[in-house]
Amino acid sequence: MASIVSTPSLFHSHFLLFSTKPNPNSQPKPPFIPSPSTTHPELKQLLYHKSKVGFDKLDDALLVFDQMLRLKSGLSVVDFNQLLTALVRMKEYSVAVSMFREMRVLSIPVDIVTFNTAIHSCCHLNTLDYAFPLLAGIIKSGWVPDVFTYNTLIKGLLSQDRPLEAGDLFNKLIRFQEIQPDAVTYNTIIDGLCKTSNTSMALKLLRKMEEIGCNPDAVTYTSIIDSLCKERRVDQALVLVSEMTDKGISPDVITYSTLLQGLCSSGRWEDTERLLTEMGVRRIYPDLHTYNILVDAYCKEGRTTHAEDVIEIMIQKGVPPDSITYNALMDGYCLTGKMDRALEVLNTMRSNEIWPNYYSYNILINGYCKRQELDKAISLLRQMRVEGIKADVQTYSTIIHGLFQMGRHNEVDNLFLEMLKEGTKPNIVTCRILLDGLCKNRYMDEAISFFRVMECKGIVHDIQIHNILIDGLYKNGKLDEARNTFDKLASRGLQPDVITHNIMIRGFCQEGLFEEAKELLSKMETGICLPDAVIYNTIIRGSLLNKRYGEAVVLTENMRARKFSEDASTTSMVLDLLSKEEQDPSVLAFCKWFLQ
DNA sequence: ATAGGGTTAG
Repeated sequence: MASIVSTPSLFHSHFLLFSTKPNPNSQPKPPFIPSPSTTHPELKQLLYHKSKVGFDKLDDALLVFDQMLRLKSGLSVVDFNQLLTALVRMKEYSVAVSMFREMRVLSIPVDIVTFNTAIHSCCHLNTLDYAFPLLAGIIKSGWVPDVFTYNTLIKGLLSQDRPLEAGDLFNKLIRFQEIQPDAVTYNTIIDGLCKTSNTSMALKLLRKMEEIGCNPDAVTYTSIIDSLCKERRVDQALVLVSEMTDKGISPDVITYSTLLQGLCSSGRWEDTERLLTEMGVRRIYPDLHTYNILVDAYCKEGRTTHAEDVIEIMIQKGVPPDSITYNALMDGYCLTGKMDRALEVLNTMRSNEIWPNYYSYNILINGYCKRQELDKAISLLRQMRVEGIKADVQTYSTIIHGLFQMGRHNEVDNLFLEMLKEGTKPNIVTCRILLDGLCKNRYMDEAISFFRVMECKGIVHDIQIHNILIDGLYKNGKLDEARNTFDKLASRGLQPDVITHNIMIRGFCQEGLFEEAKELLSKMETGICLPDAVIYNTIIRGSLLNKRYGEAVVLTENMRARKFSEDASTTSMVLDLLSKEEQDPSVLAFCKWFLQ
């Protein structure tokens, strides 16, 4: 009998097909049973509760939906909205969308909240294709899109990496006065600006909010504080914290966590301690996020013992660690070369019923690859398969990278094919690894044809991968093709970076085209892509290679004037010259001048 | 009953 209640009704079993969440191999909880005699008030109370916390199991939500369809007449649109909200809480977005569709088919009354919840769910799927038709659906049904609708859509566009369209929508709303944007609207746009490295524009919009009387809140400030921290402008972030406090906007646990992350990643450990004390005084208690930030920060510093201490405190304080906590810890042990300890963490996780995910395995695989223990990395990949955890692009990319570095390039082909067969698409990083591996192992023809294929698919529109190709072409003596690729960058809309320039300057010098190298350097000196120490060293070595000792002096002076200095390979080249050509007085003079 | 900010590698 128990099997009947724990099985979803046949009618709604198709929702399960759309469930985005993997079925965890955890112990089943006792099933929730809405008995046919459940009364309206009982059901309504249950829905109210579940809309706050979500159902324990998806099946329970489906059974409730069944029950609601039977009791339809006595239920209101609010009850159905609460069910959809519960699904959103459970991150079962595709189920929510399917259920919304079902409701429409069955002519169950909906309102603007139902539509907004459905749009919100669509925005969390990997496409917005259904979100905008729903906007049209609102109008067709005689409702008016409200500020929730637009805020949801703007956020959806931003999370699908479509910031321009998000900005357009925002501007349109203001221009045509469709709705009055509220603080949430501004906060969403401000966060979008921050995450596209437009922090100064975000700050301007914050001032605009104040100007028009749409008061910024803790969320507004936290977005900008986070952005400043990530740009390593922690002191400016701290200024904003005092500004918000002065205005009576209290920093909350998220603001503090954001700052904590900023302080930790710039190594300001004393300030971190002070901040944690301040949180205690203000009775703002660290949550799971906060602790995870701390654990991760300690691990990245190699202080795994401190990380273990934090985990101990978490457990004591009733904030149990999750997979992110343990993954961070495993990464810490990998970083410090303690692979055995890292594997132990995997077992600790299992015994605490926190199931390792692909991420956990990727950390271990990366650890083994770095230690050049490729066979262990590969056996973990097999273990993933046994446990039913799907490897992702990163899993494969890491191992392919490791194989190339170990000179095991003949195994790469099979692994790459295996990846494609599993339906895992290579990304730009995979392409960089493959192209670099082919070039470094002198498979230039394969490298070029691989590049062409990637070019056709439009996934190599990136300066870094061009750098790899140009470098490979030079190192394999294909000088004309290297220059050709460089010359074509602009027409492809790509901006050469310092690395491109370094490769080209080195190439020109090796070809004896010293004038061209110099021209490229002076272009850089007047442009936006300023030469760094590496560039100067490259061209100084190039000048020596071309026996242009006078120019070597000028270049060295230029470099030193910019507070850069010679590197080991330039110095050893000079020492080499000194020992070989001591009979030539101009060489001797240069070497002595350089080394003094 | 619906919208916005913080944590994970190659």
